[in-house]
Amino acid sequence: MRDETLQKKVGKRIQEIREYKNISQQELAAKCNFEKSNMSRLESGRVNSTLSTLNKIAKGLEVNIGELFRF
Amino acid sequence: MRDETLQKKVGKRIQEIREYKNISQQELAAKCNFEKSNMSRLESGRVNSTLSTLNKIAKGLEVNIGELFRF
DNA sequence: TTAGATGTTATCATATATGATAACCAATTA
DNA sequence: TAATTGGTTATCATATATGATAACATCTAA
Repeated sequence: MRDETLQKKVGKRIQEIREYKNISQQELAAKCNFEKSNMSRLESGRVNSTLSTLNKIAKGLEVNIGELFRF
Repeated sequence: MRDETLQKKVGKRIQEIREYKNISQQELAAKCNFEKSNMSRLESGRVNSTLSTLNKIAKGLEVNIGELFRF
């Protein structure tokens, strides 16, 4: 059972921080060592991410992982 | 690639909140609609949980999901 | 004893996240 | 024009999270 709402909220939050930091999906994806297509999927809230993926993104964005849950 | 450290930190945090609320793993698991064995696995940090699982636990504990990342 | 509650660990089937590739669109730049 | 940049979507193979079951160990209470 997924919670599409939470997925979308986290995705929006990632996008928000990424845009604030003025980097592209591609740049962020590179920092996380995966492809831009996966970043798009994540930001659009189409996946039920795991802790490790969220951690990579937090590190790529240089924020604490808790920041991804400040809606 | 998992981050065992993060998994363990989140697991400890779940346990911390659960014990503060004075409920058993079994009770919490019931609120989350899964078995106590899975709660044990989660608290011990042996899994790379997904957003939906973390969300169920946060709801079971009656806390905001961000609380699970306050280390 | 016995029973119940609490927690741990192993194992299994199934569902799905991840990582990669490719095709595509729109806007910008040479 | 053509090339580049930023983003989206579909699809695939592989790895693994989830949910369930069962067996087990402690501890406490009847």
